[in-house]
Amino acid sequence: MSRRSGVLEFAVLGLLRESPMHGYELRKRLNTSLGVFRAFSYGTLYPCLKTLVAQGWLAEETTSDDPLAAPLAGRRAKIVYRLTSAGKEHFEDLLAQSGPDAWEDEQFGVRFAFFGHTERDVRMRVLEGRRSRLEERLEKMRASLARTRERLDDYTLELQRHGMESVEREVRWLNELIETERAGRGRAKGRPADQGRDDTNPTDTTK
Amino acid sequence: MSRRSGVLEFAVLGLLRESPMHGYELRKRLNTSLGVFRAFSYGTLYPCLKTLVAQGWLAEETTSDDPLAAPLAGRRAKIVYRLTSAGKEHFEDLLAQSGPDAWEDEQFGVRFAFFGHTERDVRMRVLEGRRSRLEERLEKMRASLARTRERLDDYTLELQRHGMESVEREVRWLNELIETERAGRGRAKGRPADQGRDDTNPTDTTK
DNA sequence: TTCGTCATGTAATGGGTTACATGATTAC
DNA sequence: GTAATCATGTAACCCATTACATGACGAA
Repeated sequence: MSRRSGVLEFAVLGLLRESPMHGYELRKRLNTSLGVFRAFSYGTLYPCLKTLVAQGWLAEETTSDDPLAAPLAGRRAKIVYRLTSAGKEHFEDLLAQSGPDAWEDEQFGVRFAFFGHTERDVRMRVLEGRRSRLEERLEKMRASLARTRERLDDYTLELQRHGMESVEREVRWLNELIETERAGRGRAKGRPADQGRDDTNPTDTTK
Repeated sequence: MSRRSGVLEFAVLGLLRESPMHGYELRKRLNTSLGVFRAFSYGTLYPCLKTLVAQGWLAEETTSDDPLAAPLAGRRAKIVYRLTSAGKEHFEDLLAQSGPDAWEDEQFGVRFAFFGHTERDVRMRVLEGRRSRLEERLEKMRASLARTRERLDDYTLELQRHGMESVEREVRWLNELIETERAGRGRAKGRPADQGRDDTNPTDTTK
């Protein structure tokens, strides 16, 4: 009932926004389409889909609903999940959030992956929030390094250095992105700012 | 009984190797001393310490054991944990492992942090294993990118690109480290290559 | 016909956090 | 004396994985 998995829920909703899919395919897309994204196991994915259906955000469609498919009774159906209009609405709500959660490591990646469907000002807030989050982290690392430097051996030091450099690198990346956004060259799916909520889905579902 | 948390256990053992500590202090060191290391909550740490004691790898010492401290009965004691000789032995065993687990994201960081106590050939295997793990990952990313490139919007593409670049960067880092090790300039705690397993420990344990 | 991959699910378990409860010690 | 921080612990819960069980479908 309270299976509220955050990232997974968000990612599923977002992927199904593009076109209906069944669970198995969904899982593959979680690895690939979405940046460097973790692979959830089926033990996580399927129960999650069930609760999303229960919430009214997804609708199941078994292949037997398809008039072209052989009407075999008792045959285990392949279940295609489709985003309902309530689900679409819910996804837009999630998409509009730009608060602290959205700058955490896990959330941020998924959020970014769906920037193509996100309003420009929200994108900016998420990007800037993420950056300040990383800068805080950097501050803490620097402070703790200053305190403990002489007590640490070379390997620990090297690890620390490399870690900080990674974070610094991400900050620079964010700076560039923010710059691009500010210059108005945000790249949202071909068309610049307009994102019509088309209910006619373009991809072939029945195949 | 089966509270076998892997990383945490390893990190605790390693930190206590240097000097005895109590839980609270231990937790702080997990954030700082060990590279960019995650902070475990007390709800994880304290139970873990208990099981390590039960295993015979740690020994508890309450401050009331200290003859200088006031002998107040019933007073909640500050518990200092000390690595037993069995614990030290167990840690050496863990340290000697260089199998697949050691090249996973989580494990690798801690392993590296304790390279100062690790044999050179083990260091090499861990470093090389990690590198090949990352190269596999890179291969997969490249393949999936090649398959799906045209279907992805600019943001997703950018995320993917940045992710791959991060991994590539870590590979280059590993290359340098491996080079250094191969050149014999492994930097284990001051002295270059020699690391006799001295049982006379140099850090003051009794303090 | 057998093997690999597609496809869906569940029960047990694991590893961790949160929130809570308690109390000592230090700085102001 | 009171607030912050040091210090230790527990119970309830959460999120996800593992191992298992089932079965369809296509290719060799």
